[in-house]
Amino acid sequence: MSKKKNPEVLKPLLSDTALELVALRFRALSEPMRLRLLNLLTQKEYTVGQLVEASGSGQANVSKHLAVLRDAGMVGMRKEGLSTWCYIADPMVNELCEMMCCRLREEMEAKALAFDPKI
Amino acid sequence: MSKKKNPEVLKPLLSDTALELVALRFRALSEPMRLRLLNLLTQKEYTVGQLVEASGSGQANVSKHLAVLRDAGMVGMRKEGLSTWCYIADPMVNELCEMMCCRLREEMEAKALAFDPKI
DNA sequence: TATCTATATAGCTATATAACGATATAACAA
DNA sequence: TTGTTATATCGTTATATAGCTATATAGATA
Repeated sequence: MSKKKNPEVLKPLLSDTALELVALRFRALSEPMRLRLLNLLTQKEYTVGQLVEASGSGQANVSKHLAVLRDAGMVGMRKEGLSTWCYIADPMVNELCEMMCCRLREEMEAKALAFDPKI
Repeated sequence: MSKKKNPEVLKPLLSDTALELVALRFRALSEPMRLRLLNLLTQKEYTVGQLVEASGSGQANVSKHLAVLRDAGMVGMRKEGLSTWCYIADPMVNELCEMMCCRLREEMEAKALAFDPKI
């Protein structure tokens, strides 16, 4: 129970495998085009074709990015006739992006204040 | 006020600039070696040299990865004599990684259950 | 001064991948 | 069957970057 006996009780570290899996997930969120697709999908379900139009990117590109997001478990797809409807499969994705956006907004506002002569 | 009048009130989308900044932040978290350094820094402060030893990577590599994390506002550095002490500058980083790890653990356990004949 | 030590940076190679065009597949219609 | 539409995949090119070695810089010490 003595803290003096063992002053360095360190938190256990993640394994190499865990680090790689986590990195892979964050990697899926590290491209503006994929974030744009996720951002669109927070509004409503879209077909792949609608995402192509809304994102302004090429069809092949959107398809490939959607495959990355699907493989990362972030986007789900459901076929309906010729079309494939896409949707956010993991609400954590929205949370992560919200957190990041809030933090960036805070930082930007703090930096803006540094240029404000009145404060 | 009528919902019938405008059935499609969609959430506003993020700007291109915002998407790029968010992507850049997630990109900083998308490499196993950088996650390893962050993971170590959740234990305690480390000097760059200690991180080189603890991470098992080369000195130049660790230095470069630390620069990426510093530029992303995730790691802070403080010089003390010849050494540079590194620390987590933004606790949100820990939250993000915790969330991702929890989610991955859930998914892995769910998949493991699928192979369990007893349930 | 000269020299050691801790860290950063430059230059290089190999690999990953974003974006594009062309083609393939799959579901529906005629 | 043939044709059309929606999506996926292939092949290519260009760019980014992880990791390495060698070198540079900056602070401490003699």
